[in-house]
Amino acid sequence: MSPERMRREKRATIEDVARVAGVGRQTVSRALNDKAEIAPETRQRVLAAVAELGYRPNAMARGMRTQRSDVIGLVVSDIANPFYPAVARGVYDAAQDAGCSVVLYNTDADPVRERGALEDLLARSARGVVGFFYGTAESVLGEYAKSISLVVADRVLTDPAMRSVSNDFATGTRAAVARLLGRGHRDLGMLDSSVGVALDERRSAFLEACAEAGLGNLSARVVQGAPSIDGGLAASRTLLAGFPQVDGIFAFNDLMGIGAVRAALELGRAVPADCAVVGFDDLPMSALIHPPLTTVRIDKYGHGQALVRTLLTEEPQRLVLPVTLIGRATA
Amino acid sequence: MSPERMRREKRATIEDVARVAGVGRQTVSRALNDKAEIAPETRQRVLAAVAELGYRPNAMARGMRTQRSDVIGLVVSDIANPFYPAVARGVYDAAQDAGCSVVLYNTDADPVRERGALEDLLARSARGVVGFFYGTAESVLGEYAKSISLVVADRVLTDPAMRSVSNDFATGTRAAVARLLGRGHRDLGMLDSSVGVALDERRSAFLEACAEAGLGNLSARVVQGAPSIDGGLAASRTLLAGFPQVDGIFAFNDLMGIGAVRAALELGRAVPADCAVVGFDDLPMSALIHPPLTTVRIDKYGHGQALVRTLLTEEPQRLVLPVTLIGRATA
DNA sequence: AACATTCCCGGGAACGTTCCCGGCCAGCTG
DNA sequence: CAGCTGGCCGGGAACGTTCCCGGGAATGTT
Repeated sequence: MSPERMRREKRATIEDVARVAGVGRQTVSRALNDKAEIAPETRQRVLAAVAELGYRPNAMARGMRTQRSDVIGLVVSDIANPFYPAVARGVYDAAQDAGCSVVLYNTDADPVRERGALEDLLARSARGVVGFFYGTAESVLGEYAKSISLVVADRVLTDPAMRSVSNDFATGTRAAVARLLGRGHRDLGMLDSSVGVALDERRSAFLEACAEAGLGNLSARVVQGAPSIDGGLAASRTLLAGFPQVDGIFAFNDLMGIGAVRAALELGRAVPADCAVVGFDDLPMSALIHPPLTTVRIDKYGHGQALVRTLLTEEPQRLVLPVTLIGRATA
Repeated sequence: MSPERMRREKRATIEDVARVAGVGRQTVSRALNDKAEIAPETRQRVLAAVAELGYRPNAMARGMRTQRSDVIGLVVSDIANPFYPAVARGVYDAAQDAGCSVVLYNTDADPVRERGALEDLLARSARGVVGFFYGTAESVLGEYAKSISLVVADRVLTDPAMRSVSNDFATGTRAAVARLLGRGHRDLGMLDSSVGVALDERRSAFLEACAEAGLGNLSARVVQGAPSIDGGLAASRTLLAGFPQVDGIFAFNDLMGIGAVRAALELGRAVPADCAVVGFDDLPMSALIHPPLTTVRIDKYGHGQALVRTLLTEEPQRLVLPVTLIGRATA
């Protein structure tokens, strides 16, 4: 730990440690990796030499020999999207607990870049990958899963061999619809995401819940848009122009929900009186906007943790995390 | 690119490519790394073999031989803090442009974890590190900088050998004070961050600007708190309790600023009439809260890009990015 | 025609670690 | 006392790449 060692031209190698400790290479390795076949006293001597030299095993050399590294890939569409940071923190903390590092990939939901991330991870013999793959077909993911440990987030998979951690979108959606209905809103509409494959859980549940409530088939009132504030704004304008009677909007996510609130206000509608809104995710900003957004909370941090725990303990194949309706002012 | 290759037990090596292309190992390496001393036609043949086998060079083997990897470390205190995601995206994009991967570290401003990140990066022979080191002494950073390429964010450094990219906190602070003054607020106070070393640019500039404006020495009206909404809330309560005449607050960052707005509102003060607030950063949420927060915008994405560009082009030692006052409703 | 130069190319060596195997030694056993 | 066992240890080999160097063929030079 002395700063002097930093001045060294080259880092100490395992051989240096062996020399200082007066033992062989392999014995140092044994001491470091908690292997058996080493006398406790020898282990101490080696550890002392390690500390003295400030030795740290070279990650690439180790990985080269063992054909695997302690790297976990985290694939998101855009870390600047406020949904992902908390997930990333959960991933990081769980990875750290397992002694792993996290390398980040932003794909913008582009299949080419999603594939690029996977290839890159393969090239570094990563311990595994967790992530949101919105642009890649399941079959392709399945092929990669044969070569690298993979846990997919928020996707319904058909291949039973593939592992995933999702949120309970169906239940959350039904809770949102129930909230809207319970507050007396009968003319519902939905803002759906226009990007991403296999993301129709919310739409399906919405349609079903509405049908069950005797609202008929509302598919015409599901309008798609980019899953952003602006996308929600635009989609809401379309929705409210086409169906002025709509007095309750369920949004794919909070960003679109915020856009919906803004659109309603722009149109001179009172929120929630004339037009209620329920979002999904519960972003940090959702509680702060005016009026505060009613939404379905996803445990983003827990989601991140669950992703890597599933990755590391080969057992549970599918995990669906519970969500919670957070009632605030917009519905 | 055929999916069949994924089924291979082991990934193709450079030797496999050489065999298929009917050339030597080194020739493949030359073709892949755009080296000279290779006939164009041969290069094509090799590239064809590479494509056919779906070959990707093993990153660890390459790193092992070259003693450096294409990894760039990004060190932040907490990626879930809404300030960092945009920075991270800038870092990622610039790194990607340079063919580098990004590995993420969350330190919570803990010196031990900051050091741990640096050590880990050293162990993987990283191409470099960029990041926010709030807990580590400059001398320690300097020692590490001898062993690994390092660019520090948002810190004033004394060692001329160290590189950094900062934002113009002094000018931004003066703009904030001027805004407050220009709107007729004369009794100013400041919310400062209680964590982080060498983070007093904002406080100093605030004090100077106030003194120059004839407000006297306001050091007593600078109260510290955690750089979060709750921290800003608590600090504001303290400030307004101790100095009820305060009618303008400059906050260390937007999070504290949002807390200040909330505190003022709680106390029954009108914002900005009775108590104006200016923040710093311009977070995504700052424009959405009610009332929208006046703040000093940091180009977070550009900051991230500049960090890695500085890292990669060894030249500019110090960079200070311009900031912009964004006038909204709170001041 | 002989030699120098340039352009290509290939194989040995090395990077630092862990796996594999064999050897030493102390303590039992027969 | 010879032989065996088991605990502990060390050195060769290998992981897949790039660096280094030497060699062959084609072209240019005198």
